[in-house]
Amino acid sequence: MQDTKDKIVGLADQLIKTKGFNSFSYKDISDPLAIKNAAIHYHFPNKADLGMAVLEQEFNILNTGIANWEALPEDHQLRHLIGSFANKCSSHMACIMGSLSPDYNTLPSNMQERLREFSAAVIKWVTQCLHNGREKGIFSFKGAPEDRALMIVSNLLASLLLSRVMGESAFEKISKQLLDDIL
Amino acid sequence: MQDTKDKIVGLADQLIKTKGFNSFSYKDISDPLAIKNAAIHYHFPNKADLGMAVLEQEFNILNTGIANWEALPEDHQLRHLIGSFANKCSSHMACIMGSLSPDYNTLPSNMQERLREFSAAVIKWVTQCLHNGREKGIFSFKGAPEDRALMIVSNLLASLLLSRVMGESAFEKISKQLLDDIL
DNA sequence: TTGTTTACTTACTAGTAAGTAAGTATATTT
DNA sequence: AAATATACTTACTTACTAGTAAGTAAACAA
Repeated sequence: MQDTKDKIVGLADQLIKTKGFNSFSYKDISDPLAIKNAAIHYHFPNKADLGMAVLEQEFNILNTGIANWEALPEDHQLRHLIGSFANKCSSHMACIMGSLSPDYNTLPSNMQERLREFSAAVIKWVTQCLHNGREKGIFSFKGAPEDRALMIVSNLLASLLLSRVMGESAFEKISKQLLDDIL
Repeated sequence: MQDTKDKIVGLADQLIKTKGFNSFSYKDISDPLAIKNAAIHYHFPNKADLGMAVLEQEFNILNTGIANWEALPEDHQLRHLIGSFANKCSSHMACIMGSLSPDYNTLPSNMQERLREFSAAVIKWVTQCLHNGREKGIFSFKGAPEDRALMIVSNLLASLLLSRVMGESAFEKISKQLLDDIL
């Protein structure tokens, strides 16, 4: 069944975002799914394989989002992105970048590379969005779109982490300001 | 000797910032210091005690910084803060907030509380700095100083994490923009 | 000089981590 | 109907984790 495999990846994704890659164990997955840890190893020989599967899934979700919002005005696209972060915030999760980057030095090199590619893809998309939006007169900001994109992504990433410590209002205040600054 | 105790805290601080709280072990400390793991337990009965000692040290460093820069113009104060983050960046470290917040859910409650207090202290200080700086005409920005402070802290925190993945230029671009936006 | 405190080491425990080898039931193919 | 592949379980190993109990050498105090 593909079902179990998908459930393992889904749970691993959640666990990475709530506890971090090094802080979750196979037991955290096998217990709720009522399977044995060897079943996880059957689908994913080692933890790095599981981590890679999670990153692939995140990449798919990102690409689906981008494709779905492509035709929308740029401010709507950005609001969708912020909305997806808001959902993570309310379920007390970080994003995959915010969850894996603190552990970056301890990650296997294939996960490091894939995380770098993922981050680059997010930044590239926001850059394009800001660039097009400014040309259409939807956005107004000074400086290069890429620099501004870097700042927006970094802010969204960190606001989820800060919200955990300081409460959800931190996310709301930061995300509101991000939009106010360019609209 | 206070020496060994201080060295343990110093190394633990570094390890938290490079690997994360749950990803470093007593061996990572005992080996380089050429002591036994029981020596660490002698000074810090459990890992939470060690974590608390690291947070206390971070608090002291913060308070020393604040006290030293108090008399300076507000833009200089902010530059000092950014400078201290730049140092962390070049030694491939995150700040204590960026390092501990992803593990927040797994931390003992006294560490959670202390981290919350630490974050609040940083934000409070930046808020005060922005407030005073704007009144003196050094800074210019719209919105509440507290919201802007939240954004600056969140950006600094995240830029260290992003720099790990994307390279140090991420930090430089973000920190430059932070200042440009309010000067 | 004796007793006590400090700062450890030695030697260990119990628990948990990822990972593996071999067996099994079910479904699919030939 | 037999052979094979799939998706596991059972049972285990090795390595490492935080943590502890008991012992020791040196410094200090009475």
